[in-house]
Amino acid sequence: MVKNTGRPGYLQIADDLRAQINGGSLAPGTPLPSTAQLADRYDASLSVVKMAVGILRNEGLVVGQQGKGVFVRDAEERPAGDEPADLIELRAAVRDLSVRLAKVEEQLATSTSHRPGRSSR
Amino acid sequence: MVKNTGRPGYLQIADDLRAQINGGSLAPGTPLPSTAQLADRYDASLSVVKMAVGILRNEGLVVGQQGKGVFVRDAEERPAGDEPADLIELRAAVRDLSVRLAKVEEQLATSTSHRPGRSSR
DNA sequence: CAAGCCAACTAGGTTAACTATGTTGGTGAA
DNA sequence: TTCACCAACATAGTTAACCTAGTTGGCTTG
Repeated sequence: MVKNTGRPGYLQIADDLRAQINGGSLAPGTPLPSTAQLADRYDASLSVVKMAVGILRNEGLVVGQQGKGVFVRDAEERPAGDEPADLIELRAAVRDLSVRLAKVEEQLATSTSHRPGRSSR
Repeated sequence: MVKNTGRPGYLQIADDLRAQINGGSLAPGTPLPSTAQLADRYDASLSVVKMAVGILRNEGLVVGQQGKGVFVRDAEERPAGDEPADLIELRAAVRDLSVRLAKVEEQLATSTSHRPGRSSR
């Protein structure tokens, strides 16, 4: 894979994954193959795969969940195609901060009355 | 630079540069400081600076010319353009969230010095 | 003087290694 | 059975090191 057409590998991989998502080959809610699997499939290093996934993440097409995987977002909740990248970034930041804040707040709330950590398995 | 607010450094740098561009501090046609200079200014590695510039390049705010530099594009020829009131609101929200999160995180760090679970790492 | 070379810059791409952190499943002890 | 621990795997971020390739300016040489 990653033909030698001048177009950098991380863009080729991002293009391919984007096409699979838009083409329905990778349905919303399903996880992408892991970084290592993608690196193996495209015969690329982990770094370029991470860069490719980072692009899709930046575009809002996928969301990464640490420890679990990278999941394709529903078409409705992902940003419109012509939306400024600015907005995408900001929305991502808000989403990220909200999630983290909720986590920390919950931890704070439970740690005062209960034992923290490992709440759900 | 690159405060420890949880937001990754390459996004902080990208945010800062984007603000400078949108704020007119970096006028269209003018080159950004070189990668090395930015790395020095933000006290970050070359890699994170390259990632930050890569984001702006991806957004179309700047264009890189190999061997010369990275130049701010004219406002007309770059995507997006007019900022809806949405954007201002989002920016304020992000700032607010960042401050609140930093506070809570600090409180967590200082109040739980003996947190049980995962002791050995 | 002019041509060519070369050193010193620049952006860009790639790789490997390390750290941090979250998730999951298995194992073994109480 | 239930709980604590742990190993394996996941994303995410960062750093350092190489390599390619374009640009520029100075210096040497014809």
